[in-house]
Amino acid sequence: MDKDQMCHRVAEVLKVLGHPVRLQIVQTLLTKESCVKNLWSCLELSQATVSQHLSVLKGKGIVESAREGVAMRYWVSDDVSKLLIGTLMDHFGMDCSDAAAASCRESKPDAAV
Amino acid sequence: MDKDQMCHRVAEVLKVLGHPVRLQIVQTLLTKESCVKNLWSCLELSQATVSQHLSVLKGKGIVESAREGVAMRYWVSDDVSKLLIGTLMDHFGMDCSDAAAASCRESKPDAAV
DNA sequence: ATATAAGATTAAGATATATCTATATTTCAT
DNA sequence: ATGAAATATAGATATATCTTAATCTTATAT
Repeated sequence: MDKDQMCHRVAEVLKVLGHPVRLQIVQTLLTKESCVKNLWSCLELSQATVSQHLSVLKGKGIVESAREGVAMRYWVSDDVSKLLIGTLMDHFGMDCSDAAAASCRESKPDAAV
Repeated sequence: MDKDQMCHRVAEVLKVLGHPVRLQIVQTLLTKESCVKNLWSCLELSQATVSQHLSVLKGKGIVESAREGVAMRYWVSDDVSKLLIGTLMDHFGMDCSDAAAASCRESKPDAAV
């Protein structure tokens, strides 16, 4: 991968993370792998919206997914994203997701997840 | 600044940096403060394009500028951007700008290559 | 085996943003 | 005044985003 490709890839990742909903989704997933239902109910968004954003994230290789019964489990698979968000969390104590994560963390694992 | 605002601000910065041209501009400016002419001639872009991207960056508080005789000097003023790009450069040795910077680094401000 | 429900994805359409090209307009030094 | 540098504006095109509705997948109850 040459410099120009690298630059475009980095810009791509930054752009994808540069949306409040996707940022929250990725941050939440970094804290804890999660199914779609958990995400949209925790973040108070529509199912379609979350699914579409997940589709964008998956299309860019930021997240991966696997079926878990009726649900779909998602996790962050991209190292650049982990690095960037980790850096932000370290430096600012930023956590866009923790309120949501807290309210969902104890939701039934077998129903969801 | 509450959590939601923080999340939106971080997303905003990520989004603004999430464009190849702006990423190159900011990275170049981190290496060396520069005038507009230097930027567009080094990065091989049109003057209007660079000016518009600088305008976006300035509007979001990523860069600041000051007149330097006939030229306008720009520099990076946002700590989040410095942190993010610094992190990327540290971790990947990424430097989208160095070829351009090398060819411009010694150019006289008034000659501006 | 079929029907139903829950979770997830996809598609379509409306609205809003971004981006680039080309063309003014402004600012400053001489 | 003139020229060089910088900024601003306008129109065209392309992307993004959200809402609504339809579709698909799997598990479960009958």
